[in-house]
Amino acid sequence: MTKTRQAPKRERILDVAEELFALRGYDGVTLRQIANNAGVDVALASYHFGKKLDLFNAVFERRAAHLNSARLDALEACQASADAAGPTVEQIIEAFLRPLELAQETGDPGWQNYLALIAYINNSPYWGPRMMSKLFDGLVSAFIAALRKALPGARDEDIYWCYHNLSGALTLTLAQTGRIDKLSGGKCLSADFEAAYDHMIPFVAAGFREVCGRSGKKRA
Amino acid sequence: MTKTRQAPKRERILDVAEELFALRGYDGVTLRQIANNAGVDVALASYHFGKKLDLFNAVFERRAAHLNSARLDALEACQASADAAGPTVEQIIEAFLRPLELAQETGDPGWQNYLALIAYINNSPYWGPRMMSKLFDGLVSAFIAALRKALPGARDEDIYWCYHNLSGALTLTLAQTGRIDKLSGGKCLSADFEAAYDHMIPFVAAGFREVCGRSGKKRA
DNA sequence: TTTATTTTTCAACGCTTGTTGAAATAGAGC
DNA sequence: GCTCTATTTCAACAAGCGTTGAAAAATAAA
Repeated sequence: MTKTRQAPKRERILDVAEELFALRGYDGVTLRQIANNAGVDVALASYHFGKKLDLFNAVFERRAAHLNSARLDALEACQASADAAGPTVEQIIEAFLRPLELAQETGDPGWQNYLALIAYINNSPYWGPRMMSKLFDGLVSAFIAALRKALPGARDEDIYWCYHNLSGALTLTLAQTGRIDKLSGGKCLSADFEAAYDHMIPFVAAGFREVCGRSGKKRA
Repeated sequence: MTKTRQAPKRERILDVAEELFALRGYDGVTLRQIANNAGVDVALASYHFGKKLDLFNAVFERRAAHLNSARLDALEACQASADAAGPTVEQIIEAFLRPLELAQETGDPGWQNYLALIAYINNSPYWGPRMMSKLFDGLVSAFIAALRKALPGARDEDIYWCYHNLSGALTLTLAQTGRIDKLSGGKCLSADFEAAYDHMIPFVAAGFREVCGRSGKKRA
């Protein structure tokens, strides 16, 4: 089974699908729009991926493993460099968010579209339940466990609500709607992930500590 | 021009459109689906509202004024009952969020669908820019001004990023994806707006104070 | 009841959709 | 060169789309 031959247009289809699905959603994009923007015949998408829904899933699967291992690596790294009490809340949130920035810094604009697409499904009552668990449940469980250790005595219920707030703030950031640009008169930019996380990390860490009890206080 | 005659099916179309658009998005719903679920002929939607996009806009306009004045009233009420220094961050956030809960408590499930629909457009790079400003810019400006006064010395940039985090947490709550239900094993429920705001208010207020400086400290 | 107006349905239009089978093209191994 | 397989295009399909004009039904006014 020779694997040498590769299909360059196959990747172009994935790139364009990623971009358009992120902007308009699954139903807002036609296979012909994808094919035209990729400079390819309509039938080629069906040849490579099957049904439209299979193409949608293929877009997610292309980068999922890479993204998840980058974030898990960051968590393990901050756990390895911590003392016996484990990493602080800030350090855990940092490990949760910063790899997303690195993905953008590769210069591949596809990563930005991919993250916007994840924001789309996470906020969707239709797609969320059938896609988020499959993609991220393992990752989220690992971070929740770390947070639980960093916040001794906290009630599980409180931790999950706080994680929900974190997930929402992150989701709106990834969606890149440009709303904060207009509201702030250009002082803040949706595309500036670094600034977003610089503000989100202390914001979220303070929220966790406030809601989950003072026991998880900031350490030096 | 007699206005006495009313069209009962017109409201049913709006109700069903609200529900289906919130679940599947603008492009994920057909006029025939809306008509069938409303027990009505397809052409009736065009008769009452014109194009599909006009129906979409009509759904938003039906409840927009009611919602905005409820939230503005809450802001003015907490400002009226405050001392010269103005309301605290908690009180402002409370005025921003609690009216959304009241809307749900009317028992009209349409409000829940409406709020989920707002979450959909706020998170959408396509719909957000062309709809959110028109609906909520005035309201948001009033709350930002109140927060600025409650956080003296804070940089505008920081306030906007904090508001962005609040907006994201709220948006994911309104979207009602049910993800927190599954993650928490049933300990937390997406439909429980009261619990969501009970956790969101102290979480967000602590975040604002952490990021926007200690000057806006909690007051008795 | 008759008339006038609004509401609702019926029937159909031109167009786009996702999908498919067959034909054409291209590249690797011989 | 030829052969085989993977890739890509071509052409067309049945189904569903938003939209519309005219007919029918319902309601209000007279």
